[in-house]
Amino acid sequence: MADGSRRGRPGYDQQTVLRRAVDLFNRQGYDGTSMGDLARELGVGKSAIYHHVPGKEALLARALDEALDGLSAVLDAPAGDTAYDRLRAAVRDSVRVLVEQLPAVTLLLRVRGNSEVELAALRRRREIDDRLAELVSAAVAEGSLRGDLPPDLVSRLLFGMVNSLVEWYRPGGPVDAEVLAAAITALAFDGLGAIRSQ
Amino acid sequence: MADGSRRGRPGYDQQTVLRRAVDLFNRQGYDGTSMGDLARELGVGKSAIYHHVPGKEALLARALDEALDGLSAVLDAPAGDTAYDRLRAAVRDSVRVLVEQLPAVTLLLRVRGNSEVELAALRRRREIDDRLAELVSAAVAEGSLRGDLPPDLVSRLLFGMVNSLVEWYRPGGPVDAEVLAAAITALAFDGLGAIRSQ
DNA sequence: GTCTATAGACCGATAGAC
DNA sequence: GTCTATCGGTCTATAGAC
Repeated sequence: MADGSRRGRPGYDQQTVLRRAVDLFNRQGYDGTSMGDLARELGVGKSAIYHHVPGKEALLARALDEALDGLSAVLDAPAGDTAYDRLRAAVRDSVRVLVEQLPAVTLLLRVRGNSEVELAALRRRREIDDRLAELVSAAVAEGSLRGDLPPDLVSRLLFGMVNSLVEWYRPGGPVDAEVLAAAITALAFDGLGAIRSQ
Repeated sequence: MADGSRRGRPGYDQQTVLRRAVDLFNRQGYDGTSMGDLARELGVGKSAIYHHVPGKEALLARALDEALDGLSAVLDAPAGDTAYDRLRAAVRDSVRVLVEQLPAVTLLLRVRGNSEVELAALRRRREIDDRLAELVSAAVAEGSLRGDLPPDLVSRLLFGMVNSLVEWYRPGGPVDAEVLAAAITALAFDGLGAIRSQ
C-alpha cells in the first residue's frame, strides 16, 4: 500500500495495520477494542489481520516500543553543557516526540501493567523517567533550578505537564508544535506570573 | 457492614463494593476488569454483586459522579477577591480533591467516552475545565498572569500538571498532601527557575 | 418468620485465535 | 467461518442474623 511497486495481491501492509490499530486502541481503549472492531475498521475479515500480525498483543508491543524508542532518543542525544541546558532541551524534545509520535506515545502513557508486554513497557518507561529525574537533580545541584522543592517531585510534575498534552493536542489543530514546545518551556521555567524584569 | 445494627445476613454494603470495584478498575482498567474478577476480589460469587448494584456500568457511573461532584465543589466555593486569588485557590483545592478522592478521580481522568455513561461524565468534566479556563482568562485580563501565552493553552497545561498526580501520588506515601498542593502552586506560579528576588 | 446477602447453574452474545 | 473461553447478566434456592 505504502509501496506502489509490490507484487501479489494488493492489501494492507504491517505498518498500516499497526497505525490503524493504534488509532482504534486510543479511541476505544486497548481492552475495549476487539479484533473484530479492527477488521471492520480495515474493511477486511478478521482472519486477514492474522496474516499481518501474530495477534492483538503484538500490535500493542510494537506501538509501545516505537514510543519508547522515540523518548529514549531524547536522552541519548547530547544537548548542552550545563544540566540546565540539557533539561530545557529534554523538555523541548520530549514535546516534539510526543507530537510527532502522538498515537504511540498516547498508548504508552495509558499502559497500566496489565500483561507482560505492558510490564516490560513500564520498566523501560521508568528508566526514562529516572534519567529525567536525574537531570532535574543535577540542575538543582548546579544551582540553576530552585532547590526548595524535592527534585523528584519537580520532575514528576514537570513531565506530568508535558505528558498531559496527549489528552488534548491534535496535529493540524490551532496550536503549532513549536509554539507548544515554547509555551511549555516558558511556563515550566518561568511560571505563569506576570512577566517581571528578568 | 458499615452499620453494625443491621438485620439479615451479614455481607458487603454498596459503598464497600463500589470502593473495591473502583480500585480494581484503576489497577486493571474498566474494560480489563470483569465482574468475575470483582467477585473473586470480594470473595463472593458473581451474582452476589448484582444484589448490591444494577450492573458493571452503574459502578462506573457512581464513581464518576463522586469525582465530578468533588471537582465541581472546588469552583462553587467563593475563594477570593481577585481572579488571581481564585485561580490559586482553585489549583490548591483541586489538588486536595484529587488526593482525597484519588481513586474516583483517577477513574474519571481515564474515561474516553466509550459509552453513554462515559460521555455524560466527559460533558460534566468539560464544563469544569471551561470554568477553570475562564478563571485563567480573567486573571490574564486582570494583569496578574502572563499574557504572552494563550489562556486556554495555559489552563490546559496548568491543570494537566495538577491532574498528572493521579499517575503517581499515593496517600500515606512520602509526599504529604499539603506539601504537594504547595509545591504545585509554587511551581505553577513561580516556575522552576532558581529563586530570585520577588 | 422476615429480612438481607449469598451460591452456583445458566443464558445469549462476543471475545481472541486460527 | 469456526472454534473455545469468557463476557455481563439472570435465575432460583438458600444461608444466616434478627
